[in-house]
Amino acid sequence: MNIVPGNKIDLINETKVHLHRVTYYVYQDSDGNVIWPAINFINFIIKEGNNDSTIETYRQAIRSLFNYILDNKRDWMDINDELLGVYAEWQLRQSINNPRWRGDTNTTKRNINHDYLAPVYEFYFWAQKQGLHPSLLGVQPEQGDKYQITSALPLRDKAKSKKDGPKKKQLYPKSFSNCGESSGGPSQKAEEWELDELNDYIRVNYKGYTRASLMLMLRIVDQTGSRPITLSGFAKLQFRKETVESELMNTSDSILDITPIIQKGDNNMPIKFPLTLVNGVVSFIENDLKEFINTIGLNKHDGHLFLNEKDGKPLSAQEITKIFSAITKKLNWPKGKSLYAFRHRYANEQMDIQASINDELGFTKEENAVALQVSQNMTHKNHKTLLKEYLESRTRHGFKTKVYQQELMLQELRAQKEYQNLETLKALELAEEQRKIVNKLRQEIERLKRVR
DNA sequence: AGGGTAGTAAGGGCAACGTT
DNA sequence: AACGTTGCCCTTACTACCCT
Repeated sequence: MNIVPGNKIDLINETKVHLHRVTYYVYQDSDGNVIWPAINFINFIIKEGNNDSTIETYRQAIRSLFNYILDNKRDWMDINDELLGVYAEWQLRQSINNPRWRGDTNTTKRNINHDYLAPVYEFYFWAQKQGLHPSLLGVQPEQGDKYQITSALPLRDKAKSKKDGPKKKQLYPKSFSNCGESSGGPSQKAEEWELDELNDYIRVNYKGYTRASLMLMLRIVDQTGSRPITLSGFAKLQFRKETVESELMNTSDSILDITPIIQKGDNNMPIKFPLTLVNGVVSFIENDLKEFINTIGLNKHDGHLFLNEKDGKPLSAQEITKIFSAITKKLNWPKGKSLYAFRHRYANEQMDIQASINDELGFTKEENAVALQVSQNMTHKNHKTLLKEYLESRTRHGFKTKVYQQELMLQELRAQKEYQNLETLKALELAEEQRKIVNKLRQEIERLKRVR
């Protein structure tokens, strides 16, 4: 078998078919023979109501497995413990030969465990349950027929509780082991000057609604630590003047809780908006968004805050990250450093601020305690309700501290700076347009003079 | 040619599970 | 109880391919 580096083995065809409003994936070999087990298994995974991402992972694994099987001129029922090990090594070579491979074999091994081997075990377990083969997968018996693939998967379903069930190593014995520690490494964090650089770029290169929305998105991420998916979930109604005012009257602090329509996973936690930022959003809605909706037509607007500049449809999380990735690429920022870097920046800043607040109030400065408080602001899930209540009351005290007030003032100053810059540029652009018109008129007058 | 979309590998977060 | 591992999901960066 020869694998040319960078060349993908493509012996299996996957076709997406829509039938009676249901999506099926049809698998065929290069001669056009239909591979029914693959089709039925993926169909089963879809019907189980798995997440789209999970379905994608399983499809990837099935394509890989049958590519291996067809490449070695085997039948799918041939696979046993030994061949499964060979397959794992084969997939490792495939991944390493891929031009996009980043050079970390241990990481690749872990990913193969997660994204290929586990789904393949599940595939053979499913085949066993379907009765496609009598002794395909199971725990090896003391006597009698041996199973081809050793796995405790059949015991998993029988176990009364997950605790009584088989251990992971018994479920997927052929997984790579000793893959090393997960590659920690500090995450990419943006600095203050990088925030300025990005803002400047947007200010100069974009106009109108797009410019205003991009700058607001950046400001929201920087000041609330929102994820892109959170940005895509903000709606105009959440920032209605009356709602904002009554909310602020009731709570008497300078923070407004906004719960986006969409969040990561089944999160249902509010984002904490500082008052200055809320004002920014309200003015964005009243000036830029209103104007933009007028140009695209009100009937097309479904209430979202951030819209596609072309068709007025709500921006998805992926579109948002794509827009910012394109900009940071032009600014020559390193790989992996884009909009998300401002979420990391927020996390780091909050840790410092919270630690100072705790210090001033005489609370513990221990990293764990501070991290817990911050994780609340970052909408990380956390089931320790008692602790949560306790922390919230502490955070309320925190609003009165010097450090917190200073931070608020800083935010306001930053916001004012942004606003001034934008106004200046708008005035310059207007002047430039006026100058062009005057020039044109002057030329026209000259022309008329010559004609006479 | 360039914009849009789907696919792919890497990598990070969360929560449950496991081990010490 | 503290720390390590695993499964699932999500994000990022890139490629391939389609359409216009």
